[in-house]
Order: sequence, then structure tokens, then C-alpha cells
Amino acid sequence: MPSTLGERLRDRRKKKGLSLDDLATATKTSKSYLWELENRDETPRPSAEKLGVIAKTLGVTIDYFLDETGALTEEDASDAEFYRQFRQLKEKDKAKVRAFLELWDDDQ
Amino acid sequence: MPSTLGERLRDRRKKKGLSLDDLATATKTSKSYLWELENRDETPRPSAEKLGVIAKTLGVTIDYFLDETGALTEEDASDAEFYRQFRQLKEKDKAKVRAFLELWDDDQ
DNA sequence: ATAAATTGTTCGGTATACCGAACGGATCGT
DNA sequence: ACGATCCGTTCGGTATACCGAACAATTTAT
Repeated sequence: MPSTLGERLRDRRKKKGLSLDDLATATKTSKSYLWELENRDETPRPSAEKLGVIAKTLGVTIDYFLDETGALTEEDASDAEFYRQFRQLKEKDKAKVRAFLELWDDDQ
Repeated sequence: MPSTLGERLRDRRKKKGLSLDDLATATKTSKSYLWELENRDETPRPSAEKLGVIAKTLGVTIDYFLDETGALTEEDASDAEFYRQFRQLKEKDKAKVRAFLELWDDDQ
């Protein structure tokens, strides 16, 4: 389980079978910078824009790269699924669900 | 309907009733930079880190700020807030909410 | 009306995001 | 053997992210 941005990046890239050059051209990024992102000890702080297109290309969300806790796992997928479902509701129904969540959240 | 990063930022900040100073201290950002983000014509490219904590504080996802297409409506903003809230629940509670949504969805 | 907070704006400087280009190593065919 | 080709690495430079501190405008209190 990769825990740093660099590790997660390389992990994802390798799993896609991409070289630094591949990912570079696919994301309009220089491979030298991609290398920095993967290997520099003091992690750089890439722009949201750049990290966004990289994440998209690698098939993950930006949050996957940002999350510090390492808590993003399988759970993430089902959460996303739930969210997709939720967003298709009529506003009226959304309100119901929100209300339910708020109540639930309060007395946890 | 805000269409640029700056507009969306200010929009969300105002709706939370926050001053630049408020948001600055809450996100450990300088207010001068926040002002730039909201007002500069050539939009800067804030780091994913910074934009992440700003988004979190304002109750939206990073993607809400990144989306170029302008497809994100006001409704989506509150959806995002709901989602962020949802993701922080314990799995047990998530299950409850999911169950509630399913029931509700069926007989809509 | 004036002082005092509170908010928004401008500006100069430092650190760093991001690049192109050159480099070194490994693998391939000839 | 030798060059191509692919892959990772290093490096110098330019643009800009981000800051602190001062300034201007607005609002609030007296």
C-alpha cells in the first residue's frame, strides 16, 4: 500500500504499463517533472491542474493522491458509486437524504 | 452561476459568510494569495494541496473548482458538500444512509 | 462626525513548479 | 562488435505560487 504521492504515482503508472515518457505525452507534462514527482524526497506541490489530468489519465481521483492518511481503499469505490446514485435524485429527494444524514450525524 | 475558479471561490466563501481573513486563517493561506485566486484575470494554478484544504474548508470537492466545462451547477456544489460529509462517516453509518437511499429510490 | 475595527487591495521578494535538453544505462536487431 | 531505440536521471533556467506587510476602503461604534 503506497503511502506517499510519489509511491502512489509510480504504483499507478506501472500498473497501467506506462513509461515516464508515455505518461508525459499523455498528460502534456515533462517526464523530468514526472520523475521529480515520483522520486524527490521533499515532495513537491504540483498544481491542482496538473495533478488533475495525471489522476484522470491514471484512472484515479485527485483525492487519492492527496490523502495523507492512506485511508483510501476499496471503500472509495463504493462511496463514489453511492455518490453517482445520489446525484441523479430529484432535488426534493436529495433534501430528504441530506436531512436524514444530518440527524444521523448529530447523535452519531 | 460562477464559471471560473475565482468566481466559484468567492461565491462559496461569501455563502459561508467568511472574509478573506477568515478563510486565510482557516486554511493557513495568506489572504493576499486568496485575493489573487479570486481576482486575477490570468488564473493562477494553485497547488493541489492548497486548493484541497480550501475546498475542504468551503465544503466542496477539488473537482468543483477544477471543472472547466462550466457544467457544475449550484446544485452540484451542495451535492459535493454532502458527499464530503458522507465520506467521513463510519462504515456502519454509511450503510445506514445507503439503505435509506435505496428504499427511498425504489418507491421514489 | 470621528475613531476604531474590519475588509479588501497592492506590491516586492523568495521559493519552487515545470520545462527542454543533454546524459547514462539497458535492450534490441544487424 | 556496432548503432538505434527505449527508459530513467540530472541540471540550468524561467515563470509563477505564495508570502508578509503596508496601504486603501468600508463598516461599526461611540
